[in-house]
Amino acid sequence: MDFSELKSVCYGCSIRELCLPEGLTDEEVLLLDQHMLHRVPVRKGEPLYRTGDPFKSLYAVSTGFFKTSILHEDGRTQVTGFQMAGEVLGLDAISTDHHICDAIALEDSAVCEIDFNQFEQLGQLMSNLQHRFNKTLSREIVRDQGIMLLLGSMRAEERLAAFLVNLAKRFSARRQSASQLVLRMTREDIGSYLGIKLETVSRILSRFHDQQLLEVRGRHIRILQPQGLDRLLNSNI
Amino acid sequence: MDFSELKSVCYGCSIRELCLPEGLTDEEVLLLDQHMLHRVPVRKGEPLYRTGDPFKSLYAVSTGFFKTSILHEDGRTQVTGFQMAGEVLGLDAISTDHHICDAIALEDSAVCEIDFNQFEQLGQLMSNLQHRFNKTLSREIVRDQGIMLLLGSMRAEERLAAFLVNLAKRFSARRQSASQLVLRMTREDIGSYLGIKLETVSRILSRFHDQQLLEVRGRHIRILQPQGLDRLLNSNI
DNA sequence: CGATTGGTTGAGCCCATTCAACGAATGTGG
DNA sequence: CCACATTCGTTGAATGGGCTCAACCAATCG
Repeated sequence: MDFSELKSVCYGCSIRELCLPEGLTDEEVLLLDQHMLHRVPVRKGEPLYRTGDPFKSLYAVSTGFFKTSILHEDGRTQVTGFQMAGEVLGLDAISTDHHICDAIALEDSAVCEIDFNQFEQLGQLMSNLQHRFNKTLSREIVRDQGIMLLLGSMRAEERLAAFLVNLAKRFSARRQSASQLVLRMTREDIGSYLGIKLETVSRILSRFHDQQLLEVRGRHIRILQPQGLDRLLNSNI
Repeated sequence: MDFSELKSVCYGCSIRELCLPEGLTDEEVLLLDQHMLHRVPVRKGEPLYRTGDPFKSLYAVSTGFFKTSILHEDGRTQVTGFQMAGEVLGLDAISTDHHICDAIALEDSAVCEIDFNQFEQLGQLMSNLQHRFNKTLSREIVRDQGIMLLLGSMRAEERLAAFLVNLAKRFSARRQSASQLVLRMTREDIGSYLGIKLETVSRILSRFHDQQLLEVRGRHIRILQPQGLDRLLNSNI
């Protein structure tokens, strides 16, 4: 087979196994490539989409970092997630054909756009793709339920520990340091995500610093005692 | 076409439009019926499945009422949802092939069991079924995000108002009274779901009663001022 | 340069929790 | 049938974790 004529966005992508093509054979990935992927840059601070925008495409984060946030009628707003390379944006819009959250780039980023109609058609041809996509959607449900557990039953200190441990794990899966984190979001974003106020985030980071669990310098965080954070999470009654 | 020989579980089901067959043509529903549905009774208090059970099937609630709850390693537990007729149980297990929550019947109930492998195969034959199922999964994501908003940014009073309004709406969609609710779950279940303590649930119900928003007699609740509850939700800063 | 945004820290307050007592309803076994 | 245990719900009093309000500093930007 001569690949020289073919597009190959996913095929040689370093995070292929963390993204939509996960679990597909080489042939299947090439088919996916042929049908629909192209890359779109998004500048820091710019929206990839906004609440109410018509839904056409899913977006896999290629490089960079995003946040998604929903706004309630009454003006209330809440960050629902932070997405890094390989993670998929827009899954919530499938149900309504309109985006129900804002997706904002927290640094200069790029996404792979996937026309959802074409994607569904390809799923009809490629049962494995459809199977994997069902799992992707289900995984998002599991993720959300984890956050529900966090918001419903953890104290502020535990929430922040869980947040940091989760970030570290995801960086680590992308072969970045699990101990040297550079936060791309503000304290307010973190607080909104965790259901606490930004002052509380700041105070608790300082407390972790005092306890020598962390070294905090603005958005640069070094985790000094990973086990200390784990203990905070699992030592609950 | 002679239907007399055919199974028809979904075809004549009164809540068909609230369940998996939503949006399918009559022919498609019959095909769905032929391939895989059978009903299973579940007694009050009994589990439909438990955390860790291998995932084989999805379950659509036919009659009755369920709760799902996850248990964290450290013993923490949280109710993640209440399911009534037409709603689908087990979507979260698709990602891991094991159930990650307990599903307990809160009254004598019956579910329609759907072998997921067969269902996926049928989705390959019937693009509309697959399309609708993608929407079902996405809708579950949206639902979870709504709960995240509730848990992350509402006060206890607002959470309870939102809970009651949501229940009323779902009963109403099933042609039951939107003002006379019979709660099938305990105060503790409600509290766990809403991220507050059972005493707080009880106190706030009493307060609503005093304010003549509700009439509360144990698990029998009559909503006297629906707009009063709505106002509580939307009058936020 | 002033203006703006992001972050830290303090003081006081309030909402929800904790701990506790009690009543009602339900179920069980003698 | 009753005595007893258990589960469920209500209410009170005291406590505390996180919020509000506020001041201040550092970095960035036009």
